[in-house]
Amino acid sequence: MHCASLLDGLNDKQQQAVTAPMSNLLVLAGAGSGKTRVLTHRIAWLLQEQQQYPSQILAVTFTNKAAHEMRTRIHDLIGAGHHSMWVGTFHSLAHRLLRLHYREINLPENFQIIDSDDQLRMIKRAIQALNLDEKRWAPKQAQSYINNKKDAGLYPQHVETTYKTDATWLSIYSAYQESCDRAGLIDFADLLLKAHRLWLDCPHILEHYQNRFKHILVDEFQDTNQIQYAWIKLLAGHDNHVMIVGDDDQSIYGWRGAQVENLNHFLNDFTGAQIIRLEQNYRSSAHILNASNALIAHNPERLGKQLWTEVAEGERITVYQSFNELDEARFIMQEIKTRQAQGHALSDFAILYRSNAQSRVLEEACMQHHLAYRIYGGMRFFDRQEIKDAMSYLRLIANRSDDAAFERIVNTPTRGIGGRTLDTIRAYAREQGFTLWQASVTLIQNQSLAGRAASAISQFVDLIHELDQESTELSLRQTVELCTRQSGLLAMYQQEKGEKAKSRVENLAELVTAADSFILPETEDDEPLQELSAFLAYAVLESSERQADEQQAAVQLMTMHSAKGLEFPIVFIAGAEEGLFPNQQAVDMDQRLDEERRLCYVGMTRAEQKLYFTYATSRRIYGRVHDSIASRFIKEIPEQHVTFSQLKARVQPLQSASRKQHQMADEVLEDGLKVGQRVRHPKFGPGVIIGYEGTNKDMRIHVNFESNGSKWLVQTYARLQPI
DNA sequence: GTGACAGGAGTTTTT
DNA sequence: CTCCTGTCAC
Repeated sequence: MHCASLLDGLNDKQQQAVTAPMSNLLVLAGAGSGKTRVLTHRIAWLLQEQQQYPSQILAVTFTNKAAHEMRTRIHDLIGAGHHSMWVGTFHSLAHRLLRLHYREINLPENFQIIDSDDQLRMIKRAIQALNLDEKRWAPKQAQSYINNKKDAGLYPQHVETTYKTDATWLSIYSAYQESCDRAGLIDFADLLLKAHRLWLDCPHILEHYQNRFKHILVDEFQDTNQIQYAWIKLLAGHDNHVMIVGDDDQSIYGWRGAQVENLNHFLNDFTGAQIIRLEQNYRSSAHILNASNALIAHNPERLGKQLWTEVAEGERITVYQSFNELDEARFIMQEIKTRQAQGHALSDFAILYRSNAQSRVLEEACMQHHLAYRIYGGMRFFDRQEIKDAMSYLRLIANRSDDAAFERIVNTPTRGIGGRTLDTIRAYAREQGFTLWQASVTLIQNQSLAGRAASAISQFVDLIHELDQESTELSLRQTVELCTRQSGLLAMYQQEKGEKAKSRVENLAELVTAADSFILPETEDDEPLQELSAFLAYAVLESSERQADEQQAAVQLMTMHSAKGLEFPIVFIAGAEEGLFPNQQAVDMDQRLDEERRLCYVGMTRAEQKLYFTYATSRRIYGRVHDSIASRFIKEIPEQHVTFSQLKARVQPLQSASRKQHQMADEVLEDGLKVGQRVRHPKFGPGVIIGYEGTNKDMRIHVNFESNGSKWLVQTYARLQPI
């Protein structure tokens, strides 16, 4: 074939996917099977071999990281000259559409996007405005009600209610939506919904894009929700070509609206849709891969896929039963140190867990053992309080109607605007259908406020005016500096004492740097964004410098959800216990158990060379001690791939003979002593055995004493009595 | 307007 | 158990 260079290094199935006829295609891509490669090569193939134009291509991802990576790799393949191609996340593409067509959908030109935090605040206000009890009508619950409806494509007027309670939720939804509309604010779900509405309501616009985007490519299709599916389907029309890439076995976001069924829907709804399976795995050793295959085979209703590898068998999976979460952490540290001594870099290790609460003990263990670590999934930069404060000043400059921003900073730093004054403003705004800004200005003009309140509000209004006027002459960086200084925000945090305040001041300085290095993205759009608006959108939509990428010289700690898409030489899956993983609430809702298993599959398939499962028979959660047994997922892995162990020193001797490996858990040390056993020491009093090392005469026992802390004792001299 | 204190929530997360 | 929010008294 003359396009050899493009197909070089691709396996048969990958080549088949890349060069498939221009039609609808589902690429069922297993973990580590090179799906991004296939996607980018397909695009290159369309451009180079099929003479398609970049402008005819739309590529959609879920995360900015994935979108960015795709752009980079396309660039590497075909060089520059593809900026007319649309590559982005569902949300950023929707945003782009709304920027271009705000008139048709009755949006103000300066509309802004709000994040879930702002959304929740707005919902709270709406509930208060309706005089509803916040305990009965919890804002969080309202938020998921609203987002569920939006994900299903429904605005308040489209929702049909059958029950009284539904009617109240709906009224909250309506009130919230009105306040958003009035303020020119759009939440995440609404970006998609409005982009969808735009096409439904304006057929000529839809037609334009249908004519343009002959080739639509969607990554991680198992994560699409209803509205995203509908959006793609509309755009595809009758004769555009849609290539979707996904893996039903890695669908782990059902709880936030993702519908795995969309993979099946695709096969039914898109004419002539074929499936190509990418089943060769380039990541994991055979033990890990076969174990993963066996685990996921327990799920019913799969599209079906059997990964295989040419990589050697490798080490078995180690399952470690620990006495408690401290012992678990200790074991992991010990293993890391041993393997580190054998030449592994710290960044080779990842510790994965089900819930963030587990990270603490592991973090403390890392500190104790002087191992550098990095925890993923903390607060993002643009989510920080001080940053959101500063950004709110920018938001009000860009859009006076932004009630969320107004609420946030009208009295931050404090300028004598108390709850009473604000209530007056809110009530007046509600009465008149005004935004808070309009209400404030009108109330001042009418002189309807008490003297002190009036002057405080005027001061605020003037401040925003000043900032707006002065900033017209300034760069983005200077505008940010001006806002933080002139508003008194910087001074406020400088005055505060403590580490927290110090880092807040640093973060504000960091924000200035972020503004300085912000580059207005180049597009072919005829209505380019203003720099400030673009920066605001960037902050809320694209600031996810959070996903693990730059491999620091540190152990990586993260949830299994955040580990999706990543790979590590050595992986620990901690807390593999019934109730924790699979999570109890997931077990209770039957359909969710499959998703837990997929999550386990995702976790396992992150590992290249070595995989560990650890579980604790006793774990302290929220101050309560829970006893638990090994996760069913461990039992679903065939024994030939597993080595069971309690403590490293005992692994070898116990593997021998015909002994059933599962019985390791209650292995007796000597004299009726075993891990977990309560014992009494003549000097240290009562305690519990949490571990041991060595054998026979050399055996040392680790005991956690109730009043004397934990100690290592030589078995021969310890004179421990079981109690 | 601040600080102290009680009360409640506490899978998973991106945009 | 811990963190965050909301309320109350000064």
